[in-house]
Amino acid sequence: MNEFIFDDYLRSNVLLDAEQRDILFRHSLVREFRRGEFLLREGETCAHRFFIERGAVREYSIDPKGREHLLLFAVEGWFLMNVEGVFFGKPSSYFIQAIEATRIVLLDERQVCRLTREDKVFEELNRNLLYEHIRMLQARITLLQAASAEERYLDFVQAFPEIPLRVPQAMIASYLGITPESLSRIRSDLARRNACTRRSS
Amino acid sequence: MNEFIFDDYLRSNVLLDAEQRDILFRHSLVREFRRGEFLLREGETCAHRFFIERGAVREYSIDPKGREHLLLFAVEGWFLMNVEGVFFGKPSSYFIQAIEATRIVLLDERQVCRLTREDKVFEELNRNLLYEHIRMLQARITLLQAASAEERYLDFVQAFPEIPLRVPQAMIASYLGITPESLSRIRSDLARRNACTRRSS
DNA sequence: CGCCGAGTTGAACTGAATCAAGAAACGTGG
DNA sequence: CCACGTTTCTTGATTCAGTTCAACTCGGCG
Repeated sequence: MNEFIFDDYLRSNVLLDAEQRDILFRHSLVREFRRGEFLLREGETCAHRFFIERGAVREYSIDPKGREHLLLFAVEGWFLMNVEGVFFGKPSSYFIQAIEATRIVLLDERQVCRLTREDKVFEELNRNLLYEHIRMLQARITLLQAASAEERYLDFVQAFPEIPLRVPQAMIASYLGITPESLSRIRSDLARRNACTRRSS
Repeated sequence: MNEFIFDDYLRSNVLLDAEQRDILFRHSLVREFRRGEFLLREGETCAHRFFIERGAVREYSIDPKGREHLLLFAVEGWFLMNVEGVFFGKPSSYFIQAIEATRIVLLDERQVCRLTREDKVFEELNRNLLYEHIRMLQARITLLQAASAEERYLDFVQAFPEIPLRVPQAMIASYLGITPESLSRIRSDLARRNACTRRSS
């Protein structure tokens, strides 16, 4: 298992002892997804957590008019799950799809639950995942309520600088709630302005 | 306690027995808030749940530029809490303020926790509160991403028909992420169109 | 080589913001 | 209970950010 960055993650973030890591590994599963493949579809109930070893995924919904609305991105080294399924055992209203060829470590929620009950540290980590999700949602609402498209884009690249470099712009536009054309213009504006300030400084 | 609608609520929704209701009542506190008073301020950690007996409140944040962003409304008969404080024991990033003269039943979170641990039904109710909060947040993001101001307003009045009748329009505008002037125009447009369709039908 | 999807650019259009003025509603004190 | 000032809401004129639609460019890939 040592070739996995999941192992690194656990060693550096979660402070489990060797035995606990071992339990987790024995109950985890590695799966490969090709570009465009679905980790989860709307309506399915998913009691698995995903740890991304390699690649990138998105979670998005489709409204009655067939338009896609992007809820979040995740890349290697991140945990990801459908909160509805994992925390509440309810069917997902979202799709989770691989944006690139992606390797996922799947953790069975029952095992995670057991660890959570037994270990205070793990309980804390679990709680924090949900907390951070809620914080992210609330911050996003505030941003969408009042910030301009450019401000939202700047906020996004600051929070996740690596993501704009690898996922299609159209998806970022969807995340930001603007059209791909607008995002293209915002980016070229910023590039032009950056060029100016660099020259003058 | 029978004069309280909180009692009605518990009888009809939660299926607690008389003894459980009694425990809950003994550990609850009734407080009155005047218009504009704060139930909770940013930075405070609040481990209480609020049940609104009478009146209306809002939960909102203030950004670095001093602008208010409305997260939610609640009126009598509703539960309300700061999720950050109640579920995670973290300080609030929001203010909760009475919009009208308001009577609140305060439930100590420790008592709620005890009930939650002891009673499967209560655990379920608790879980659902958090679930519905997350659903609301996610639905709101989708709406803000792609729906026009008018669509957002229509969605809002459909979901909460009683609220627009009693809270200031400026607050609804803030909730929807538009200016008060725009909301005024949207409403008069809709009224005009409704008048037409009614006449012609 | 030619196709295809992704990104860019332009021009016209539109929804919503802004700024400013006026009307209506509201609470408070006389 | 009315008169007052204050806040809230409406309406209009203008401006601006972002959409739409269409044409074009570019890089990858069969």
